Amino acid sequence: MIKIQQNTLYGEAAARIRDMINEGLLLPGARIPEKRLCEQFGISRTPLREALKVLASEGMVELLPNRGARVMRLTRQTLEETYSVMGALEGLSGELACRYITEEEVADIQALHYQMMAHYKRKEIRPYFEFNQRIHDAIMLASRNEVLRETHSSLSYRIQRVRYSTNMIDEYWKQAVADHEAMIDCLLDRDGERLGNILREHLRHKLVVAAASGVIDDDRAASS
Amino acid sequence: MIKIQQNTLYGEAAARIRDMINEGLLLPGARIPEKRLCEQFGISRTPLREALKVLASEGMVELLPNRGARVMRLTRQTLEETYSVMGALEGLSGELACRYITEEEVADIQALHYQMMAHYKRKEIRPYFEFNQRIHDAIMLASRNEVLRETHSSLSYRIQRVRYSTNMIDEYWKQAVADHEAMIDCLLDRDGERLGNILREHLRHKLVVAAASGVIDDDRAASS
DNA sequence: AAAGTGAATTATGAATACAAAACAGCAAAA
DNA sequence: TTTTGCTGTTTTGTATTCATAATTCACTTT
Repeated sequence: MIKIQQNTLYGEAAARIRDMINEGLLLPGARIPEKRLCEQFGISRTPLREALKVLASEGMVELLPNRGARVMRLTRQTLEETYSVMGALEGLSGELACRYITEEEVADIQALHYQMMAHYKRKEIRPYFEFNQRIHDAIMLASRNEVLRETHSSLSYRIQRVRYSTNMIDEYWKQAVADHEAMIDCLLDRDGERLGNILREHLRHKLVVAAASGVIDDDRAASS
Repeated sequence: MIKIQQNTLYGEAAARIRDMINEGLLLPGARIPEKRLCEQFGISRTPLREALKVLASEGMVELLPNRGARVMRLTRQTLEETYSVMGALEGLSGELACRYITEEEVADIQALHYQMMAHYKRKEIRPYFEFNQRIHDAIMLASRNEVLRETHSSLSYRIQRVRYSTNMIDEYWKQAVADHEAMIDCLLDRDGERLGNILREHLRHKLVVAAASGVIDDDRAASS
């Protein structure tokens, strides 16, 4: 939620730790080694501790008084809950976008859609996801609701570490593409109610392809 | 979003500053006087600065590098946007609550509703709002989605400073009460779709009675 | 009178020091 | 062998100090 202060040491430190978490260099449940990170970043403990407060507020780490900070575990249940909330937020973004979007914006989203479809046909999953994300970002921007965008972004950031199976299930992918085609139609028709419904359901399928990496099943969480 | 660490100085300081903001002792747009607050709280600058990082992440203050912190202004537009997002979240909570709620929980909400109605009949607005809030909290709890509850709570906290006209418009109040009666019916019927729709629209009316105190009209924001 | 410049003062960000809590290892007692 | 207590070390939270940036004030120039 906080704008990242990239010209402050604590802001830079927070960004680096965030990256380390998302790249798996700091594992879920692992203690944050303050001293080592200070040496690694070449800074004193003060901005590093401030960075940890920021990261705690983002839900990336949890602070345990007198015991330091740990990387927040992401359970499959939390992921489900997060997708559910994000679905509601994206549903709202779709309704609002149909109310405020301009012709230029619709055309831009269409272009992004065609680019995404090209990658779909070529089975290029990474660029597919990138264009997919850009479409969703554009819809969110067209909603003209900054609080909505920030709230959604905050949740999205928290699950960024989730990896998706690169051996995607064709069924999922086909459903996702069908959703996107319907989304374009709704934008063209300015059918906010229908777009809202599609977006509310759209994320449900994503859980199927969330790979075990980065996510802890509830069974495993209980046993440790 | 961060769990308040009440047994740490920074946590205590954050809570105090938050209260001061919500009580109008620190005004929107006002500079946070670090030195004075340290003297007032009897602590050093370190935990106070850490507290400010926490508050920035909550959206209560904004941090300006080398210029200190300011209390975040709350514009009417931001309030509208926040209500819109909260409406979507409460809509989801209603849908989920109808899926998971127990008979005991429904009965408890009914009891809260009767207590709220008693205060409505007596025109006692403050206790009315308190029971109103407890009903919404209970529905949110029945949703069994912790991410949803925390996200909603985080937004709710940010607008806590908003004061509502004590000279409430009868029309608004009557509509709110009608909504609540319909909500109880939906819970009894486990009609999640209808409850979700009611809750999505429910907050829209609240904007009408938001008093000028604590909120800056966009015209005023532009002139300063 | 208004604008510009330089010095002094204040505020801010970060580094360092200090005190307390937690942890790890070892020895003694049960 | 297991448990408890003690000691030393490490980590954590906070206070203090230092360096830098921003602001204010006073004086000079236009």
